[in-house]
Amino acid sequence: MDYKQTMNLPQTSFPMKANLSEREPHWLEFWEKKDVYRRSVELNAGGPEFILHDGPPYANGDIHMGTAFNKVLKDLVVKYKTMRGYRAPYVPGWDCHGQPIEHMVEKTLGSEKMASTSQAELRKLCREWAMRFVKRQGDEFKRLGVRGDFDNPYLTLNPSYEAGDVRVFADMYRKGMVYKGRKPIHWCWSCKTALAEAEIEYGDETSDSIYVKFWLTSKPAAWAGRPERLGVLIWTTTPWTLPANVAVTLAPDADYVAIKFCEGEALIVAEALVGQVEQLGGVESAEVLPGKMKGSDLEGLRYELPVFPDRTGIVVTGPHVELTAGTGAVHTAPGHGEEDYLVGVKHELPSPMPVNDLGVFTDEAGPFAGLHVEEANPRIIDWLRERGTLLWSGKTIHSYPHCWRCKKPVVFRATEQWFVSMDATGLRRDALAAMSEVQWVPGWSINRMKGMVEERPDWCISRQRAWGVPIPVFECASCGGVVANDALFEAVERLFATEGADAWFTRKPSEYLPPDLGACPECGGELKPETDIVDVWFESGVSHTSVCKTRPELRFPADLYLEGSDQHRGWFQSALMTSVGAYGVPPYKTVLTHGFIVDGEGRKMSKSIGNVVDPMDVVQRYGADIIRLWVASSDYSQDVSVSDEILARNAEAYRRIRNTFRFLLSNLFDYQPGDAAAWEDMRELDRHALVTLHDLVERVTKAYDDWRYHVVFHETFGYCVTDLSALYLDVLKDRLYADAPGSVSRRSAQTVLAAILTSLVRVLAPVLTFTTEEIWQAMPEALRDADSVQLAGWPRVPFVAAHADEAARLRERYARVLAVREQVMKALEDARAQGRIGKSQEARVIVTRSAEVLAALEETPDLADVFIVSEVELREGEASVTVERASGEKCARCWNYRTDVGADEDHSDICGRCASVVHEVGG
RNA sequence: GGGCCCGUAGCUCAGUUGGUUAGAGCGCACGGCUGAUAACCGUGAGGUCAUUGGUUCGAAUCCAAUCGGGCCCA
Repeated sequence: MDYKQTMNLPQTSFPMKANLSEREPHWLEFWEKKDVYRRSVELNAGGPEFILHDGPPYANGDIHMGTAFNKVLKDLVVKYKTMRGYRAPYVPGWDCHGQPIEHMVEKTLGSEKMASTSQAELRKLCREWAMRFVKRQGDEFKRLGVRGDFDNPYLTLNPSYEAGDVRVFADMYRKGMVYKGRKPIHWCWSCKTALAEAEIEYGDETSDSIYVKFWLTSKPAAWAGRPERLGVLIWTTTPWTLPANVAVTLAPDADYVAIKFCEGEALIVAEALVGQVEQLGGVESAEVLPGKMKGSDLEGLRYELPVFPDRTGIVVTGPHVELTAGTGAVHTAPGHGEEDYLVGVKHELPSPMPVNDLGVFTDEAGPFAGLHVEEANPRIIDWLRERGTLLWSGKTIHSYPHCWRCKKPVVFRATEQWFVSMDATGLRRDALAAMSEVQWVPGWSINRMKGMVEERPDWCISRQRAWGVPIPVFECASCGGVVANDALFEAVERLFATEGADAWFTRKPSEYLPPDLGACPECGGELKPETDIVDVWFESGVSHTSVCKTRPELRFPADLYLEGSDQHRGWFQSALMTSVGAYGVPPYKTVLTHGFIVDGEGRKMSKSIGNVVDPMDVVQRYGADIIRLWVASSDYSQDVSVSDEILARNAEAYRRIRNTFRFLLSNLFDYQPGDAAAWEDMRELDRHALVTLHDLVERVTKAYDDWRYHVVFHETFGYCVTDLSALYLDVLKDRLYADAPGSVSRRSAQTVLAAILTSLVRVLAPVLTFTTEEIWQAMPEALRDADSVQLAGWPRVPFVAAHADEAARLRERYARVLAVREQVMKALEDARAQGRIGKSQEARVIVTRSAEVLAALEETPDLADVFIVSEVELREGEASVTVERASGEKCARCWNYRTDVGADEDHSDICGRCASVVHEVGG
């Protein structure tokens, strides 16, 4: 007889092969149809809420591994919180304004067409461009399984969002944090426009190279008694910036000496550069005066300005001075360079700007007024030579910035800009204080944040671009004063809220300002709208207002901001500044940062190295769940590696998990909740398995709560492999397959399998979002208590909590039993190697142990089952395991060796247990 | 150059306040099973804990330097 027909072999339609890339889109449709996002929020309408506020990616280009990682991590958080009973809405957002999009549109148009395009038209094209990528990236995020309100995301170009920009700006302006100042930016005098970094092309340029003497007005200590006239020697390649000179910057820790090139004068240079300076044309060697001084000790000295000898400049120190070229003394014109500007801010230096929009010197340039900077260079050099302040001049070739459009060299030029002051109202102090109220994950994150906020200069929030939200203030056409007050801000906010910021560029102030506000309060002059737009970081920063405070399903402050570690300088900071500035409190309760995505060698991804991994490509090859598993398996507190091998490993782990689920499902094909066994009726191994499951769920829950997803992965994967596959499920096969279908012993096992299945599927649902849904839908209907696993809530493992004492005893005893099991396995392997047995059921094992261990073994029922052998004998003595051939004969049905094979008259080739089962099922 | 951070088996991760031969799973090798079968089970081999130098009776763990890597500045 073919006994196979009488056994309860596993049955399932759940396929072993996942075929994720084909099947996943089906589940996306399923969730769409079931309206799972909306229901996931409504489900917990009365519960506590958890607001993860999405940081908006830039709406340009496709997503990369970093954005994919970030969005999946967020999805893990939101789905976990939902399953734990939190109302956890997720509103994805996009950063839609800014120079890169504007630049792309300009490039697409070409410079000719660009010139004839109005600002309103350009903005329309930018909007279309941004919307295209919002759609594209949104589809990509959804494909990764990210759940959220993708039909109604927040966009920084939405009118309601733009109104929020005004609200926060007005708040900060009113408090006195916003001021107008000057800052150098890249300027193209040919195109008469400011240029962003991305609009700069670097290329070789031949420039003048000159060494100039700045005569000191007093002698520093080391050379106080010397008869020579003392000067500081500087080197520059931009003579035209000398009219704007106000200071000389030295390296604070470097040694400076005075060298004598000719009688009666000595020049101070860094000691380390004496050799280089000496090699200047015509100078073989020079006498170095005795004595030297640190840069910091020279601070405060004054010198005659080279172009305005009747005025003086000051010697300061700065961190940017390098001792690799030049003289170690840097000519400093705060209006003409970023570093010069920062030094200027630090030392409160004036910032003269004698160059106008066309690159022509103004009257401020004294003797050079009216000259273009390019023609001024030789004139300035001659001028210096005539006055004996030029030591040397020549030419040099170096990399220099050029305008991407007209290819002409650009200048660095200070222009009027809007700033948020870090200190005028104590914003820096308040932000630092607010920071300590926030939970930073990982903990060191606050150090980085603090360091940056402590050091950062005032925040320049204006940009001379077209695609953005205007700085919402006016200028008087006649007196030139800034006109801004609450009534005007309100009117502008209303305008933006109803028509969007575009109206600023298409409408006249008289059309939207109340009649009594339409003129300058000082002189009655006409109001002109400010043409600068606001820094995009300001825009995205105020999402706490434009989104969290505005959308009814969200709230301020958010519970969590979760972004890559680059956002310490970006969004985390701009959000903090605007929130503390406007409201005095941080916009987030917790900030979680993750590292960057690098390749298998820990190197950053770049096209030129060719190590870029594209998430959509991985989705095609492996499936989104593999990406999600990779995200969950990685420790994001450091940089995260991806490579073919890593993805392949994750795909293998996935298969393992999937097969475990398949086994669980296939052995529950005939199980209904009504079949559940009571704790008292369960086999002890089954009770122990429930304890193990209970402990796993506890550990995993803690890991989720601690934001440690890689622990979730390792715990669950280890559980599938070690606790289930290698032990419990393997042991269970005999009972599941061979015992009577409705027997208590089999139902006991199935009760536990059902608990494992329904718990494990929930615990993994945030991670393997597609696969767990597939499992959920493949489960016996009666085990499903929700339409979607996403709505199923968190697992509750039955019985264990109510039997805590027994659970503790089982943990302890089984730890011993399983240690012995390991020894038994080794002994079986030896016997196998000697050819004495094949499968373990062919064996009978004799376990010898000390009395203490023996007691634990004797107390444990079904030991032979646990060891998967046909017979176990226990003896007291020195620890050993002996393997013999099992006695009796092989049962043709269950393949165990039994002495009662043949006892049944009808079935002479099977054991007693099997015979009774066969009779029962009518075989 | 500066700030923050990282460097444990081929891969992903554990290694509690420094304390016995540094762990797990995967992968790999070998074997078993053929009633989870393009599955499943078992055994085994893999590590100068980046390097060097200190502190200590004792360091993967503490300190310093070096090398390599990342982010952000300059």
